[in-house]
Amino acid sequence: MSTTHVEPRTRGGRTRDAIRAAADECFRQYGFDATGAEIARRAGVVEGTVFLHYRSKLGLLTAVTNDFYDLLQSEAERSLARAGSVVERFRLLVDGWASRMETDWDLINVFVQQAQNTPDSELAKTMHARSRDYTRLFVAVIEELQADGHLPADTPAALLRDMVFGTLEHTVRGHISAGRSLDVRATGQQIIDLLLLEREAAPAADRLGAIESKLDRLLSRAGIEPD
Amino acid sequence: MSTTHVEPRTRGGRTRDAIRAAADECFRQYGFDATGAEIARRAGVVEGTVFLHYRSKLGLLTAVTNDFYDLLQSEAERSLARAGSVVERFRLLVDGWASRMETDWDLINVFVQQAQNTPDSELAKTMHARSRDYTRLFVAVIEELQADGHLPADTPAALLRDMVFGTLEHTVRGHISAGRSLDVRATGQQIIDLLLLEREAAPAADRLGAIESKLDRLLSRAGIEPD
Amino acid sequence: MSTTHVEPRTRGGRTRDAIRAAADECFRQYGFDATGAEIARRAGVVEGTVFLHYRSKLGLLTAVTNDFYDLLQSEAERSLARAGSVVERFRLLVDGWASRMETDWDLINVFVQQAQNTPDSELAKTMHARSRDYTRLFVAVIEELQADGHLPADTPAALLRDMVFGTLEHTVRGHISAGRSLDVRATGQQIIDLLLLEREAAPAADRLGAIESKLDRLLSRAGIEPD
Amino acid sequence: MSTTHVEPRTRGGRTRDAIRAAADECFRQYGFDATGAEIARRAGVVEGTVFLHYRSKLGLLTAVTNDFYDLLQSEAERSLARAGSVVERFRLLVDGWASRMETDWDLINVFVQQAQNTPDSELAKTMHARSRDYTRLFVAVIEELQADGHLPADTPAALLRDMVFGTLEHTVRGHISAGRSLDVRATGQQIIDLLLLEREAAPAADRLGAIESKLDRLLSRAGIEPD
DNA sequence: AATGAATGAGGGTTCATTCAT
DNA sequence: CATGAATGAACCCTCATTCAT
Repeated sequence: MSTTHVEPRTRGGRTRDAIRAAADECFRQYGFDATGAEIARRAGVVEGTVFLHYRSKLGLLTAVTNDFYDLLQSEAERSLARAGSVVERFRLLVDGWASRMETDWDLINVFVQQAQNTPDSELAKTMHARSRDYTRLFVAVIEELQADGHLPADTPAALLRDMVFGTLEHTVRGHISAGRSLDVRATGQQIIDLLLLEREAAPAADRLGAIESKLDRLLSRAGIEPD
Repeated sequence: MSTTHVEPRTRGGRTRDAIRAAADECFRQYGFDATGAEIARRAGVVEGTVFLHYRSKLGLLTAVTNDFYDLLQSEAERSLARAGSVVERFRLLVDGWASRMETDWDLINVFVQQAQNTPDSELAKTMHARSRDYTRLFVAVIEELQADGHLPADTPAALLRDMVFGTLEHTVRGHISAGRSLDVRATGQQIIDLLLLEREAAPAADRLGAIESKLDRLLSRAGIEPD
Repeated sequence: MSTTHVEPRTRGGRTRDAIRAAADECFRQYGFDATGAEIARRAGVVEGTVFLHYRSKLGLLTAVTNDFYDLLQSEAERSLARAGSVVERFRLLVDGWASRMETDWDLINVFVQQAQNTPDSELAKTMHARSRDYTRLFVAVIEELQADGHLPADTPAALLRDMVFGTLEHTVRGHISAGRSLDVRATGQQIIDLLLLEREAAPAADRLGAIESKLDRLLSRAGIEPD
Repeated sequence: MSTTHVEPRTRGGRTRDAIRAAADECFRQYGFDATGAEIARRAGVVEGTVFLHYRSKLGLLTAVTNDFYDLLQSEAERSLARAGSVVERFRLLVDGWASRMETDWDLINVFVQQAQNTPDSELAKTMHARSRDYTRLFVAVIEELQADGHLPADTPAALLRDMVFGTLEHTVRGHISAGRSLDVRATGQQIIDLLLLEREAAPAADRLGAIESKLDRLLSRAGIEPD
């Protein structure tokens, strides 16, 4: 559970926490529908109490979604703060998201779906804003990478960002619907490998290495110091 | 509207067509929660008649989904049949899907979501099977492209396929949720451009540079003017 | 299957037979409800055809019920025609009914229940009339038995009849609802044994015999010729 | 109305009572097909409220059935507690059931029928269990009567019990379907009279007749006018 | 005589939300 | 702040029956 927005002092605060925690659990397990009384039950309150604290079921999901993004954002910022090359920061960022997908895929699906179904809702607005804040971190790093020649500069950064998120999502969905399991984090790194311009060098490396060593021997034979 | 399975002769066939067409419309507009009454109204029949021809609402969606895939598949196969280079065939394939996304995004979302929510349903099975058949066309072309050196051979073809589909989906979703419009087909081609190896030429510069300098020294030792 | 009213000549007659036969089967298996299209299917016709020949589902059940009583009545009359003492005829009659219960319990329940639920229906009238005709055979024999001293003359014959039918029914229902099997015919004979006065006479007989012999002695002592 | 399980304190308890009372009424009038709307109307609540308190219509009938058996059982036990001979207790027991048949025949039919139609339902189990508890009281008394020589000891007590219940049921059903009224309680006592061995004294009319005539002769010989 | 199709009137049930206490 | 109860609008679906051909 990724609840972050803890408000411990007041009685109401504690109840709200419990409700959000319960809702988080239920949404993951049963989706947005077919949840009803179960949330209240797990929170140890009565159904009416839920609506005392959250205007509607959708409002409750919005709160849960905010909790999720709180955690996600703080994790990402912490990753970026850690010293490291641009490439390393990119890798950490993607790995953070891949980890969240592994843990929170079910929840993510719930609010993404629900936001799609109610495009004018508070939820949709919230999700859009939080998502933008989050992906901005990616875009910034991507732009750095483009400047450094690690990523193609002539492609919109937004597209590169979409490649990361989109490919991960699609791959996960495919594996789940086929009933297969998947190492999401590894896939994330694979995608990066594929995108980074360096990678294309790699395959030729052995060949070039072999050639170079032969030349070295040729040079030394000729009495010339290699390098 | 993408209804394909037209059965015009019999009265029942015509009614079924009308119902499927109406359902297609409604599902796009209201999602799966589209009321049975509305579907019937648009089809010009009574609500009971809908269930006379389709066992359940989910069954009706399954039929509509099949219609969609019928059209999609036939379009794709026609594209492939048209003579052209592998790369051209790849571009046509992706363009076909991008076009469908432009037209049928709402419908696609409905059956994808519903299949996720009922993983053991006939719909989920149908969708899975049809989807596999369709994406197989992509995988086959991708493998050709890998063999020809247009796409990296050391990356699983499935991952490359996921990059195409996933990136497109994510891009579209992002634009829609932001209320912006998007040229999906152009995006599709952009993705291809990004993936094709031709553009990657530059990279192994360092290594080749080293080799070149060694050769230069070798040449100069041989009394030959380098360059 | 106990269909009796066979009308073989015409095409319609044959269809009607098939429908009645199918209905008989279905009513036994599924009860009056939850039958719908199955009857038509088994009769090899279309649902509409059923209503071409029988005004309503209830009318169809009425026809099936009449078939049942046709057979029942003719069997009973044949039993009575067979020479034999009153007691033997009574036993045969009861045994006939017990046999029918063994074979047709499910069907009997259907039309009895349905007649109860629609007391003014054609079915209820039919069932009442046919049942009266049938049980009259029993009443007649019972009255004979009463006249002959085999059954108590001061009890209404109708009550004795009800004891036979009611006890059998209740016993069968009890065994079925408890999931136990039962030899209905044996139970029928047991009931008769219980009712027939002969069995009760025995105990008192000795006592009376003793008294009479004492009086005889008294009379003879008094010089009076006994009898 | 035979509702017994009154729970008056809480608001919910009162509502549940009202619903059960309304259901009881409706089931009697219209059978199990009584519409949920009507039940709610009579209970003074909205249709949804019914399902808030009882999971399903069948569950509601089960509750009503339990009410019925509660009353029935307590009445019977109270009867047995009243001092009296075995025969008197037997008569009271049968009279109690006969009274219930007079009052609750319609209701009894509803749950018996419904239990037959859904043999695996909670209702069927409930009814079976409660019925067994109730009839056990009869069997116990019957066995006492057998031990005391009031009932034939060589007949299974269960069969004697079935004779009481079955005959009553069949007699009532017959009278109702014929549109005639019936004094059920009197019939109950008549059945007892028929079964009790004492009554069997009468029949030996011939024998007693013979004795009487002999006594007459004896008397006349003694110079006394017979009668 | 028979078919295939359509009808239409409910029927039971769910569930987010509100209200009185 | 919390409860327990009640709401009411809808929704999916069934099935005996009728109609046009």
